[in-house]
Amino acid sequence: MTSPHNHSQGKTCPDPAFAPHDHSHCTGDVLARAEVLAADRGVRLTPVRRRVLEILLEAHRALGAYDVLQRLAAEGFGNQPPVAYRALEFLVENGLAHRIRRLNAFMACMHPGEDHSPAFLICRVCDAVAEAPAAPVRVALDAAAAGLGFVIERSNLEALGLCPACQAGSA
Amino acid sequence: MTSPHNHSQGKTCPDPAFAPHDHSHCTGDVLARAEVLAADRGVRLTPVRRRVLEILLEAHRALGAYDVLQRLAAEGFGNQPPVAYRALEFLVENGLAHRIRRLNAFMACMHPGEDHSPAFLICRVCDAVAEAPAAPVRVALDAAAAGLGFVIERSNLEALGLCPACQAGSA
DNA sequence: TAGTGTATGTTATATCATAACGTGTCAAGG
DNA sequence: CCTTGACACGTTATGATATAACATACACTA
Repeated sequence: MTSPHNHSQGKTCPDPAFAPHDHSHCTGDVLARAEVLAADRGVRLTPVRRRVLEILLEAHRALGAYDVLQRLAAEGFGNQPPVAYRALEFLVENGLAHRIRRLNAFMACMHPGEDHSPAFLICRVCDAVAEAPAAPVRVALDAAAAGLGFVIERSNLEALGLCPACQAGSA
Repeated sequence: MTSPHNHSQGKTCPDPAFAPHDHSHCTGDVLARAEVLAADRGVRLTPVRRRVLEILLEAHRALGAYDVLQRLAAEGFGNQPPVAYRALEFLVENGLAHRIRRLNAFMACMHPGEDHSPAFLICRVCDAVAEAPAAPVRVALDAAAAGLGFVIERSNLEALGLCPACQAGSA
């Protein structure tokens, strides 16, 4: 996970995790885990759904539903919004992707299966999105909710700011 | 129709904060503090902006931009979307209202001026929204971000679940 | 009063999302 | 085998949310 972010050449690409890593490895890894997860849960990772997940993984950043749709259409899948939205909804429901509401966009989950309710760090300059470990955040949030008698089922934790790279650039 | 939401008789209303309180009092109080805040910041709480804030306070729940627009139009203000969006943006920028992205809606801030970056607890049954104190949440989130070298400027913390009243109803 | 900055109003359009219905696929049970 | 039912996918149509761009009005001040 901490090996260089290597896309077959030594070239680096904008990295949503703000930390170099082997992208091709994590992509394949995630796909494999997605297959297993789907089987475990008794749901079907159909061609469209799988392809959407691949698209998100390849993009390695948050994509709008229509961005995804365009790519699907170019490959012979349906070219109407519900095609993309349904696949994306499936992925989100099954923990394989996340919806970033601030961006009206979706991105692949980098840690499927691990019970995590991540926080998202969104760079306002480059739009990169990182999944930050948020277990302590969840604990604090649950406590705050409990104080009001509220029971949390799902949450969206999104923060806007500057990623390390863009902090340097904006000095 | 836009009659003051008068709870001066001790009557309770569906309360987004999940805790009974004197609504007329907090509404007036918030408006007064908004005036002061605007003056302090050197920004203008114009009629439209003030009226939008009142509308949000009276509704006492999250309203969509078009809901707000409808009420504005009915009172002789402009009836085109930018009128509502601009006023709402102003209120959000100046800490007088919050945007609830999960609901594509806005609600008045109940604690303007106090430096708070609240978490929102959204009931999936009745759509009530509570502002939960989130200082510890912020601390945890800042720590998580710091670990990735990310600097948080703003954040949206939204949780979906069941409010106390709806927990009872769904048993 | 003319000039400047800001706010508002208006037109038009962009962007995001879903309802509703028809068709295809496939596996389980008759 | 062949029906049936569940599910996924494709398509049409529309709904809901949001902003760009420009015109007008207002408030201040020099």
